[in-house]
Amino acid sequence: MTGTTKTPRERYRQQVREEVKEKAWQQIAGSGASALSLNAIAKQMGMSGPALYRYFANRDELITELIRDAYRSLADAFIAAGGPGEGAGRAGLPELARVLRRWALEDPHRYFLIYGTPVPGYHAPQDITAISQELMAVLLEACATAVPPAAPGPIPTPGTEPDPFDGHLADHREWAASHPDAPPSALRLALTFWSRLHGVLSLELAGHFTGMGLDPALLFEAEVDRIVTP
Amino acid sequence: MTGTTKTPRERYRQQVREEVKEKAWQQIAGSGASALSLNAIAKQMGMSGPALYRYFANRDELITELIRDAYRSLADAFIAAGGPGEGAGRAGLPELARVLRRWALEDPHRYFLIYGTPVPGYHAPQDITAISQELMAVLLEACATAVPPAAPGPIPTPGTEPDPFDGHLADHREWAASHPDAPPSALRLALTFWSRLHGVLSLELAGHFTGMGLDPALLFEAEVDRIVTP
DNA sequence: TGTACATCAGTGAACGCGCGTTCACTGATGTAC
DNA sequence: TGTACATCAGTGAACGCGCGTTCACTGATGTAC
Repeated sequence: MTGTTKTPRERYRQQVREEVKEKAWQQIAGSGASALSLNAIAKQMGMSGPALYRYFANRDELITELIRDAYRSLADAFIAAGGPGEGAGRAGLPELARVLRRWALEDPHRYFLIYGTPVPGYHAPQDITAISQELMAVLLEACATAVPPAAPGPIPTPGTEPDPFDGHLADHREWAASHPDAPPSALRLALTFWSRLHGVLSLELAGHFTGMGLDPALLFEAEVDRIVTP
Repeated sequence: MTGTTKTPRERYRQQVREEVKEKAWQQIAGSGASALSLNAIAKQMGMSGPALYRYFANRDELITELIRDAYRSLADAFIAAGGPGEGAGRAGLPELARVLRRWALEDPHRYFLIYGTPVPGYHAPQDITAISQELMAVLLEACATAVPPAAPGPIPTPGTEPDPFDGHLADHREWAASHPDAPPSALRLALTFWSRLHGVLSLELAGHFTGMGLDPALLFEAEVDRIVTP
């Protein structure tokens, strides 16, 4: 009676749930998340519409599950590359950046489901927020090792004028709860990594660069360079 | 018989078209672009559904018109601030940045209609591309004056190693047709401005920062600072 | 091993809804003589 | 200024569609003795 033991029925349930989600992703890839239809998925699986209600309470629960899986998948990719782990050890920021881009290109609509235009009225349940914090923890770890540790005491490093934004960061670091001792410069590096890569990635995925004749891969690499060596 | 003379009927037509678009924006602001419904708009105007077909061929034409208007509105804001003009003269990059943010905050869904998750299968007609080039021209003008003019000849400025990405930019500058003589560094500055500000803005508009307890305005200003003084 | 019962997957019919779009038609507004 | 005609705005009915979701029911699968 271990926790992982599954009755055949439970296994089957899980299988069908997976298949539903799989078809859902295919549908999203084709026509975006707003066009996701339970009936269409059922038809594609050779079942009748109402059958899906054995597996998902309603459409919203399915979408929430997809969002959760997307976050989970990205977090796992980050952890595999830069998490506290065996194997190749912790990855640096450039490698994390490439992991992010590879993950995004793998399924652009999945990326947009998380970071794109917000669905009106939708609020992510708390366990999803927790996953995104796992993700942030890996990023913060890489940032903390990429940045010189904070000088103890209020004496600023000579030659660098204190940035006003660092003060704001020092006061609002709840989002970085995984690294309570990271210096503001590390927090800032994480935000820079996130917002800049999101900027160049989402423009790429939306096709804005290819419409201009530019190579998105080069643009991305150039931006990564300027994040790690400012 | 001047071109601007309008018969009363033409004037009326235009008025109704404007009102339809107005209600359409309200609807988009409430539930996103994918929920836009001709019937709902008609009802809101006190008309019956089919009446709208006197003013728009179909739903797609209305959406295209909204996208065009959004681009036009942003381009006008840019031109008013930094275009070739009278008045206060040409604005610098920080001011353009604030114009962009103000415009985006005015109606986040309008911003996302242009720069958000792409609508599957939709391709912008050519006149819209033209408007976005107007917009880029203003940005490029500000970048060209913010950057030292190109050194004539292939001799690189000593002390700065040539960036591989600048070569790519020198080869692909069709998108910057308005400024055929701008140095690659200016082109690059424009791309940086665009992608970085889009990154921080779209995360703000999607609510990712407030969920973290950060002040988006400060984040934006910090990023603007690092664009103009690298 | 066999029987009796409970659990659960899936079906088909149905409800109510709103959508985009067409069509034939009425009534008002403008135009030409 | 008045009449005859053309133009155009808006209506109401209708078509076909797909959606999410409920409900009562059948049949298969598992469980307990």
